[in-house]
Amino acid sequence: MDAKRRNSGPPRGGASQAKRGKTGGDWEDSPSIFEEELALFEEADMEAEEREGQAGHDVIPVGELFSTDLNPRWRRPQAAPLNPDSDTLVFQQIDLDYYLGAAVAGMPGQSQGNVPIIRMFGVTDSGNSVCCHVHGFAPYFYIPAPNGFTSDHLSEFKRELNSAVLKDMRYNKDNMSVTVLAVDITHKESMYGYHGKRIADFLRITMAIPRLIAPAKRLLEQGFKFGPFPIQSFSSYEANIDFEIRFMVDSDVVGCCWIELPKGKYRVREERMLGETDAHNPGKVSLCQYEVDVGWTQLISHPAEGEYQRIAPLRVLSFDIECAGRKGIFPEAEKDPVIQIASMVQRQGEKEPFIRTVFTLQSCSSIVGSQVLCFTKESQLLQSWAEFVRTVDADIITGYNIQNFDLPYLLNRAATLKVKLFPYLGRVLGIKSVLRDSSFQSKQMGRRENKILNMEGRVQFDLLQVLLRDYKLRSYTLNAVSFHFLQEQKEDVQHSIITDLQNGNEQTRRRLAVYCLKDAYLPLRLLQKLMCVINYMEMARVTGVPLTYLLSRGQQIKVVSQLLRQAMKQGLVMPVVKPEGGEDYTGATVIEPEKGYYSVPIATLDFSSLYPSIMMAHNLCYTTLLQKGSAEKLGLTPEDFIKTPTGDLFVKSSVRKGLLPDILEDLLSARKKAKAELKKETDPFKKQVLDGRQLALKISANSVYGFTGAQVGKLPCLEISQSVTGFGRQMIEQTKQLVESKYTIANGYQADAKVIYGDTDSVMVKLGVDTVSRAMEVGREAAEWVSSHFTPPIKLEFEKVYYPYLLINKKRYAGLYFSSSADTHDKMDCKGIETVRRDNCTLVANLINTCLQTILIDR
DNA sequence: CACCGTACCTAA
DNA sequence: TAAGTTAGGTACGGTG
Ligand SMILES: Nc1ccn([C@H]2C[C@H](O)[C@@H](COP(=O)(O)OP(=O)(O)OP(=O)(O)O)O2)c(=O)n1
Repeated sequence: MDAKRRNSGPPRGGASQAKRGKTGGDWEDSPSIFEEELALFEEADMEAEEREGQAGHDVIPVGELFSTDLNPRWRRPQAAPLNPDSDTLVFQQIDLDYYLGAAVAGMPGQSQGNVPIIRMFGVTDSGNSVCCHVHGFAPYFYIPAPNGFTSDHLSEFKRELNSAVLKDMRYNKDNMSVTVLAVDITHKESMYGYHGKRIADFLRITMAIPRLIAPAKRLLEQGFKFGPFPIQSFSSYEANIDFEIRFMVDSDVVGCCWIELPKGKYRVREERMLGETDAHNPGKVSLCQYEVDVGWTQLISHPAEGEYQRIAPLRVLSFDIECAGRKGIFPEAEKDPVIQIASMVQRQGEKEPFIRTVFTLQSCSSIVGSQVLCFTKESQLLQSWAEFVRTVDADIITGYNIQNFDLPYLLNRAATLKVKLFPYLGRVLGIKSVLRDSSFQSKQMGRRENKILNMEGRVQFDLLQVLLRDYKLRSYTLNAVSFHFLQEQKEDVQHSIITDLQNGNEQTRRRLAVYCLKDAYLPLRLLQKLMCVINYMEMARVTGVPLTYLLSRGQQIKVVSQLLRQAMKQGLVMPVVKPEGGEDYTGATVIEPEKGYYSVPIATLDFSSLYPSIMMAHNLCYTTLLQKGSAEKLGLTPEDFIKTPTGDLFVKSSVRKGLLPDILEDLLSARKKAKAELKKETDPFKKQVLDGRQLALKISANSVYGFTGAQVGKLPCLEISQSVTGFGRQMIEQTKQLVESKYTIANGYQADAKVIYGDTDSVMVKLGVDTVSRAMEVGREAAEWVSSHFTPPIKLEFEKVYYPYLLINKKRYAGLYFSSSADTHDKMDCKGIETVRRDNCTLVANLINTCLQTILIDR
């Protein structure tokens, strides 16, 4: 199944080809290493079998007789009876969405018409699946109350707005009569700008459904008249927040956190027969083992600390399909059959998959360590696999390029063959999985087109998407990636012979099945090795967004989620601003390099987390910004605020502490923890992964700064971003001066120190010392001394010594990197040079690399 | 040949 | 909230 790889490839510029095995001709079956590995699973299974039932390592000619009981391991563990009066239900939530439905009797909120209901999916400690309907939470937004507005005006305002919204609806297909549920007077303050903590009246407008927020906002903006007030235009606040995020912020739920439903506070849904249904007293609508209803204020969300950092035994399903394409033509779902689907299921945290199975079209010889299910009709294969997915009830679905190839292919193929029961892959009964196109564009990641397939309650965790987001690689083929991370290759089968193998005999199809199994196994291995689930969950918890957002959205949503949480604590609300482009602002300084080859140690000093620490040290935030004239108006004395290098004014933390500094503290402390773990870790590969986690948290912290400078973003504030870079420019210049003025012959040092290069937050200093260890000593001392000139938490750190050092140009240099020891270099560090760029062929990279080695190591 | 604008990718 | 930021190198094509 090479089809998908060709489809995906690197976004552009991928130079090297994936390595193919030697020859593709030998169809002889000498057992591969992977087969032996599979066989080992079989042995390990023997013991488990008494507990979990037969693993079922056999060939079953299924024919017409498919049943989800074919393998007792498929089902989740039996769920203990749940008594809501005496049992507390605790689960880890992994996905969250909302739907419109009839209110459930006894639950809070509107009872008439369709109401929004939040749906949380999760897993308990014992591995049972949960679907939790959360009731009574309605969407809302704010506007500033007009002058002279009192509670006497509320009902009139509400009535007028309601009728305006109704009139605005082109077709009111739900026949709604109440669109505005409530209007309340609240005491809030805009987070944009400091205005002397003047709490003002804001109207909180609660709408019946999320979709109505946008029209209500628009109508109020366009000019709205009610009661005795003149027609006026209202600016709105928090009217552009995803409903899921709104709920999570208000109920203090973060992504992947543990949820507790106290006894007596929730209801359990039972299976209902069709016809027994009662709209206000519904039965189960999901495949989850526990399905419950709860009021939104009743659920307890546990912060991810201590025991609540754990991860539930999630079921991770990895799969891969093979299709019989025609020679040289990319498989088309309308024409080319699906001939095999391999699936592996593993519990998060365990080392091996406990389900290993392959569905084949036509007979297939047995494979030790896995179950082979043979079908004679393709439509049956497809339908059975869908049933398999529903039975296994996976929480996380992975594979390689499943999002843009396997899943769409299966869905289209099933549609072609009219397999009616196939496209129900989610956890909610009766919701059909359909394909959608979407495109995602950002400067960070370029333009990315994707297909989207809805699967309520299951998280699609396509490993290719993860790698594209998190790793810059030369090639993203599964083979290249496996080799890179696992030093392992795919089973050697050329895609051109797949059809021939299928048309051969049960031995050749067996060979194909082994290949297919491996392609399902590799993503699972990679997921584990790269600790994707752990890292993504941590990110979801730290930034507060659902797991799925991390693969489908950008950095902004993370900042918004954190901003709203901090703002809510202080009674601040976030304005809606219309995006408008403008001039770019000035960024960082790159010190003009003194190009050349240095055969003396060069010390590198580097501000740690420069921009975040600037924002913390100077209390830069939306809430501390003094807009033009504010300082005078509020009667602030010069001691109350600072003037940044760009001339912008911000109040000091003694007047009010900003939200952004608080957010940054959280992010940096998470990063610090990750760095501490990194330090403790000895396994080099795990070190790399932890470094990746640490880096992701760094980018999240830097994105807080980036967010304020995002002019097409949701709350740009160039005063903040340009002040940050302004401080940065000042600091690198000052650092250079300080170092060069102190370390001089006149001051008793061996030589005059010279800053030969520096970029944004670092200076490379030629100290005039001969040894690495001496450079480290002086470097450390200099860093400490320079730090004392700045406000904490700003800190200059001694980071490394380069010896020797080759400085080619701005942003292009190489050197031997000394940090952990003065005697041996840790690595050869190359920045910006062809060796690290992916728009060169490997020959160039290798050539330059050899040159650099000759120069720097062999001298 | 100088100069400018664009594509691509990287450093920070 | 569709989409973090700017600086800057190299290659290359077009223009005058
Ligand atoms: N993706 C990035 C990387 C950096 N920067 C900005 C903000 C950083 O504070 C500054 C310096 O970048 P570094 O790569 O040196 O990283 P930090 O200083 O943030 O972290 P550390 O040096 O502790 O690793 O550049 C940024 O805006 N976005």
